[in-house]
Amino acid sequence: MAFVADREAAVREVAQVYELIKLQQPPLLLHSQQPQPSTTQLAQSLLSKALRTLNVALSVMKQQQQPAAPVTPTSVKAEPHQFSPPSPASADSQAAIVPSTAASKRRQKKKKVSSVAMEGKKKTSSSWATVTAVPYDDGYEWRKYGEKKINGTFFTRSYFRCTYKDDAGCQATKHVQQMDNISDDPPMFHVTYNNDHTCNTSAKANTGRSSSNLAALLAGCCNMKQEPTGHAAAVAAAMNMKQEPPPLLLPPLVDLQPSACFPHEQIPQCQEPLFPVSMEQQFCGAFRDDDSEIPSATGSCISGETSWDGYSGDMAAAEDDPLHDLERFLFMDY
DNA sequence: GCCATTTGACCGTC
DNA sequence: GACGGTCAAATGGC
Repeated sequence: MAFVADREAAVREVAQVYELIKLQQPPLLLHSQQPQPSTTQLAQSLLSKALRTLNVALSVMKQQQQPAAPVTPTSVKAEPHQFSPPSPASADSQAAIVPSTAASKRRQKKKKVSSVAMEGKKKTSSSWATVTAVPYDDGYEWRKYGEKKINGTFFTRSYFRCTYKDDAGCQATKHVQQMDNISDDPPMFHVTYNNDHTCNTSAKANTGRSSSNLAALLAGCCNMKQEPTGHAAAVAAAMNMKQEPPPLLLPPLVDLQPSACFPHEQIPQCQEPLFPVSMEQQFCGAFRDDDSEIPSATGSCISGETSWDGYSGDMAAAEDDPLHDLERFLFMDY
């Protein structure tokens, strides 16, 4: 259809502009490390907004264009855990616990919860992965619950669960693994999400104690205790630059949109430029119970977005009125 | 004192 | 038995 052809052409055009702007941003940021005239700030601001806007535009267009196919060929290998809905813990298993010593009590409790946890793991519904330079601040609050050295990897893997697991029973978890190519600047992280958020708390992610969560996440995934890199240190410094949560929830743009992490007014000085930013963040496929891969319709790979249920409603809204969404995004103050 | 992180241990799967 | 994922006591920061 001509309509489809036009849309594809439009997508190509937008993508081209996106790449152009992306290429122009690094030198601008390099200059920004010196005292800058207001025009440079303005240019940065415009570039940042333009990138965001194009990003959103690409997402919307890709969603409407290719609802059933991965968008980019460079998909990260997904980790297709096969999950099913969790079952409630057995009541009599709890009653069977007869604690004797603290150690045995702990062991017995562990035994119980572990089996429940494994059961839940097997039965959960979705898993998807992404590669990003900034694995923190994806719009949700996470609490670290473990760290593990994984075979064949140089860095440890950090495990996080939704902060509201206890309060809201949210089963969402994720683990962050720094990729081994140490020479990369910025370092890249493989983030795997398991389960959808059911807590609907994304909007308050950037408030209060979440900063410590983010700091912990960063410390864990960057292994800052062992070898704080300049990039990691800079990002850590930026952790204190808390922003107000964006009024419009969109899929994580952090690896694509440095302004989401470092608003142009707040870009840390004396650090390597973060650009060009990675285009590698991919939607890697959520897996349903029937093994069918959920199409990337809810997330554009070309835009570097990862889609998840926490955002699906907003993206659906954007689908309904993409132009209106773009306007809101364009004229939004970051 | 509260809360999040750290860390060693445990569990299920392969 | 190795491995990945999770738990919870211990610890530290606020």
